[in-house]
Amino acid sequence: MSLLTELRARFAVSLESLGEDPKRWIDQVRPAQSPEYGDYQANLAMCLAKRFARSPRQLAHELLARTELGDLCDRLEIAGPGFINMRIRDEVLEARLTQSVHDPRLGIPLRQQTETFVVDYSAPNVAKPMHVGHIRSTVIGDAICRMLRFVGHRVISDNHIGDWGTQFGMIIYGWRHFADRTNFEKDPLGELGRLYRLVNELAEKDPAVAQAVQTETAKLHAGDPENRQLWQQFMPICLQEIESIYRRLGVTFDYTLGESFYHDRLPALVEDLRRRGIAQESEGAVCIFLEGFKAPMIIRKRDGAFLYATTDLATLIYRMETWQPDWILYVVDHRQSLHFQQLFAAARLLGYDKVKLVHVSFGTVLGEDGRPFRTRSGETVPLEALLDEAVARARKIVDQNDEAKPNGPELSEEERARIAEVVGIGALKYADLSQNRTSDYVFSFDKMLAMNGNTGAYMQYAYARVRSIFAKAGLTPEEVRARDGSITLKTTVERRLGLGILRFAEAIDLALEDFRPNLLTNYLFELATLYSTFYETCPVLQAETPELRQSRLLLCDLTARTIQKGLELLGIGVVERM
RNA sequence: GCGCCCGUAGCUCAAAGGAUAGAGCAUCGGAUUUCUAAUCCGACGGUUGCAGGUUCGAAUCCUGCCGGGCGCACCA
Repeated sequence: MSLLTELRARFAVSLESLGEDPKRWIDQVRPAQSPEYGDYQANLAMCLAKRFARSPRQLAHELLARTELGDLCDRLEIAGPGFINMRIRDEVLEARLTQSVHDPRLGIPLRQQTETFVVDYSAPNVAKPMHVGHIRSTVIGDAICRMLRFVGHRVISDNHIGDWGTQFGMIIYGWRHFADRTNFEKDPLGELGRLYRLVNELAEKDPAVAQAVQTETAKLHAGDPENRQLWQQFMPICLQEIESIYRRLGVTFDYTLGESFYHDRLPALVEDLRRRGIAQESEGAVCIFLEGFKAPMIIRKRDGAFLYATTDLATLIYRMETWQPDWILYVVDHRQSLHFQQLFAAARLLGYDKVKLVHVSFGTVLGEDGRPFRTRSGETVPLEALLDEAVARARKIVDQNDEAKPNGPELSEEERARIAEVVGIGALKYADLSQNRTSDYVFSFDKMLAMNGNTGAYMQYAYARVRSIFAKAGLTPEEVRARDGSITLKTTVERRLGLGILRFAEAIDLALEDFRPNLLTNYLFELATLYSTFYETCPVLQAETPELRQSRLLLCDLTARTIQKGLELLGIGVVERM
């Protein structure tokens, strides 16, 4: 149990004995606002004073008298209006840290109640190049899945790709009129991308082309053999493209059930909803009228075609029937919030009232000009090029750094390339994850790829420094862990680092509470900063005594493992040297 | 017109109704014979858009206003 959970459990007992519901108040026990107040604080007295007709300070005294804390804390103070400030005993910190040394989970408990989560993220439209706009959903969704799994939940990640839309009409039209077969033989993906961009541009200028594209799309949907055959031919190429990007990003999915997977189910779904009286015909379209919404949710157009909403409804039903999830998370752009409100309302109308449906929304990716990246202008930076640029910039820094080493360069070409890949991709992901997801994201190469400050590289560097100490000592972490010896928190700096390590669990809990990976990055940055300070002020290999040297080695090892695991939960790797 | 989101240091952003609103970048000053200087230490920088309200306590909740973004019947 984490320190915070433990403290809360203690206060919960006293709250209950006072006849209060602990659940309602217990989050008032929390980490201290500032180290000068102690390690943790309880703000309960101020909240409850009125209910007990006491002064907050008086109630704080009563709470303290009722709460068993002596074994955990050695300093308990009532401060200001009635804050209870708590300082954890050094022995407790030391014992827990020493215990974590041999725990692969670093003291992070598995959830007692595990639930099933379906997580819907990434969802690119295939057949057009992935661009920077796809990165947020992919990276945030992946991080959420990793965190949920780590604490023990059952997670089903499902990439609901757009593989049945107008973009195929464009490619089919392009194939018929402008295909370069020779180029297609050599570079199928490049040729399809070229056709997409070409037709997209033409369709914007020429309504006749736009109409023709619609016709091709409709033919595909209606089962036209030739268009179906082309679709069959193009799909593997499209999938290959997104696969290669996912591989590079280290992102995986349990399922990739795109729009085409649900296509056959849509007519029956609409009929069923009509029979049940959930959907009605209006102005030729089939609609679900939802209370509290001005516009209905249209599930079949006047011309008989189905829509995004129809597919999403079919998808939701399939997921409910197949996996019986407790949660479905949709990691999607905030611009679609109205759509999801309607979808969720419709789901409740269908009787799915227990499942928790959450639109994990995020801000738009903006260009330097403050305008959203366009998906149809053809002017956007392809994601692949973006990754290359990130890695190339990282490579420059790796080269620079290695060549400046006092005893000359240490890294081989292969190592440099591998480090640049991990650092470059990590920087890109970190820049995204470290922002509150609800904010708009102003994309900037310089900002994303900066290697200073609150960046992925800063944490990777802290990790590499730990590993360097071990390399210098000629020791593996396993050897150090296997030795006798425990962790002693001799100085304030060590104590802060130790406490920081033990707070990992809190950070994960917090990040999962509202599906906000940036709360985990905040924690990791703090931890890496604590380590840097430790690194400056506490000699490890030259420590005064062998016991202290061992203790500090263990502390270094725990820090490195915490950073490594934390970054891993964000989908970011580490390197031994950089 | 209606709805949702946002407005915090020069810039990019944090902050769980709690104490003196924090980081990074930038700027300025300092630290390297000692485990990686991709580092550390320090300084400067704020009427949290404005005005009310609720509360022991508001960047956070409520109301109004100002400014910005997004979305609102047959795109996804």
